[in-house]
Amino acid sequence: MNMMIKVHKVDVIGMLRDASLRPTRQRVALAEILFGPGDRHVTAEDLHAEATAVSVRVSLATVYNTLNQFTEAGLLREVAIEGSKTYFDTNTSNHHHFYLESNGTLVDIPGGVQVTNVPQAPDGTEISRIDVIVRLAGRPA
Amino acid sequence: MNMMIKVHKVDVIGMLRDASLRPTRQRVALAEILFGPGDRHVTAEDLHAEATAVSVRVSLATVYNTLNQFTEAGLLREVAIEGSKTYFDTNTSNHHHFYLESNGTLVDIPGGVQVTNVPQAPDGTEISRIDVIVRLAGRPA
DNA sequence: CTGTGTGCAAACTCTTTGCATAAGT
DNA sequence: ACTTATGCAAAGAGTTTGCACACAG
Repeated sequence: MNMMIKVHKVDVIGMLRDASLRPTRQRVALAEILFGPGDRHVTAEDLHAEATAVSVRVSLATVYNTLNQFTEAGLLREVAIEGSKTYFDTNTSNHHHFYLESNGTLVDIPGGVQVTNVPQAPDGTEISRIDVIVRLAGRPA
Repeated sequence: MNMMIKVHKVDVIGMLRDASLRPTRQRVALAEILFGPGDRHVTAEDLHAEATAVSVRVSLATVYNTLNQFTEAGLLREVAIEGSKTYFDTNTSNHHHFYLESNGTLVDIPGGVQVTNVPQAPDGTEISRIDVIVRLAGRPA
């Protein structure tokens, strides 16, 4: 009867096991930060800072390794943004993004953006994914 | 009567003057490489290599500076691709891209891709541009 | 125990910058 | 002449990697 008490708790350990990743202290902590709240968009430095803020000691190298491993395992997805930093998205389903140019923030676009009129993929290739970035100028209210 | 002889010659010098950029030897040469043929998608290293191949001596730093200046002047546009390198597109009009994952090549998508159902931009912001990247898996025929 | 993960520092890639020299107007 | 651009090498930012030590199973 208390299985629902920790409502937002995700079964991070099972998640890692399923991905054949040993549930180490660091990976569990990072996964909790990533997958605990709703959908998130983070850079390696973001995540490292957050971990540190919560007194989880992880090296930046491990954060990078972990993000890449999670991505390979399909738990995260990389978002194509120009510029130096790589963003990782905890929402791996089909969706698109707003990109706030003023502060470099990514936000999921609510609702179903439609992309139509895409020509046939060239011979020998097939569409693996379509990314849409709606860039926003100005500062959010 | 010979004003049309060099058919593909672009008035690179005028272009630079209009952008308040001194038509130096390097800038003219790079502009000719960029804007002579049809639409192109290059990285700094690509352009530097091409210049070198045509015996135009330019430093890589100048190539970077030039690409950035051209972009600021609106002659080029940066394309958002995840990964380390920055791509510049000589086509600054509204259009979208195929991205060949197998070799990192960008190609303009022919025809008018339509993006519909985009929600209102959040308060205080407005849409400055919409980028669509259609990622292709596999090797082109 | 055995093997995988972590941390650190060094290495790497791409890009930018400072400063003396060269070139455009 | 006066000013702006170039080249070089050094510095920066972000990311990856090699290797000794630590930890999970």
